[in-house]
Amino acid sequence: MEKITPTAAELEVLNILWKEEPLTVKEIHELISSSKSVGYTTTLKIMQKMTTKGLLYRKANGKSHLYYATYKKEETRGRLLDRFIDSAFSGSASSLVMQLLGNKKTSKEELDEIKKIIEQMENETNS
Amino acid sequence: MEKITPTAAELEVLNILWKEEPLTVKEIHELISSSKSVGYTTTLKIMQKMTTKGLLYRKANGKSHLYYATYKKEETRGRLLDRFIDSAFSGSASSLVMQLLGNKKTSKEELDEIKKIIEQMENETNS
DNA sequence: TTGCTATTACGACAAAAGTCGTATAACTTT
DNA sequence: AAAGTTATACGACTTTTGTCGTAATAGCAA
Repeated sequence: MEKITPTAAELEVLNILWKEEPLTVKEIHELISSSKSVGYTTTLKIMQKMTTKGLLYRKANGKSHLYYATYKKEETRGRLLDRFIDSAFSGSASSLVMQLLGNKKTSKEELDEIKKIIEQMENETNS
Repeated sequence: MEKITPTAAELEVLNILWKEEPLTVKEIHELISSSKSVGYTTTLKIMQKMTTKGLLYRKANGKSHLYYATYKKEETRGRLLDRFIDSAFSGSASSLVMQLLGNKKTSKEELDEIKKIIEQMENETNS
């Protein structure tokens, strides 16, 4: 049985791969290290562990490997979100949304975007 | 400078305290161990560490202590949520909401509740 | 084919988180 | 005040995460 609950460092890799796939360790490391100081072998090791756990898989490509995410973005994020709501919001999704909407850190653009999504959902449901 | 990013086990304690405060270690342990098998000294140790970190404070009460949460629920949850959106959703709050609304695990009641919140916010803003 | 360089493999280490056993200390109860 | 009970204090140990150094290897170049 799989757990599919990646850690913060693992999510950094996954978020990159979910945008563009496949990539080599080198490419991913370059993206990560552009915003953060970390050694190449650290990124490599994390990706190797992820492969062992089944979070990634890879194909040989010359002297290096091309990496792919095993699980889809939505599936992984869904699981993560469930877990987060349980532990940080005592299981209440609406509390999370309330917190989000009242959060000064969330930009006006994001809030408008969120409202739009809700409206769309309602229209779809009511049609 | 404080970090205020409690771990999963620490959040279990905080979520209890945010509902009813103050409580003793014994009371909290009884609540936690009703849904999970864990030793008393484990709960005690976690709460002691939390006190050292500044997440909790306590007052002597006979032979035991009464514990209080240092930070408000909203403040802590806000910080946690920011961090979570960054790591799990590449910083996109709207992606999180979309995931939440599309998530089969979220109950219809929760979804209705969420829509209600959004409507209220809109009414307040437009009045 | 011999060597150079880019990648990977492996092992080690530190810090954080969670777990618990045992010892000490502090109230109660008699 | 002594004994017993109950809470706290402390330290040890395990697992997980993140970090990196060094060794080995595999492909390319000369």
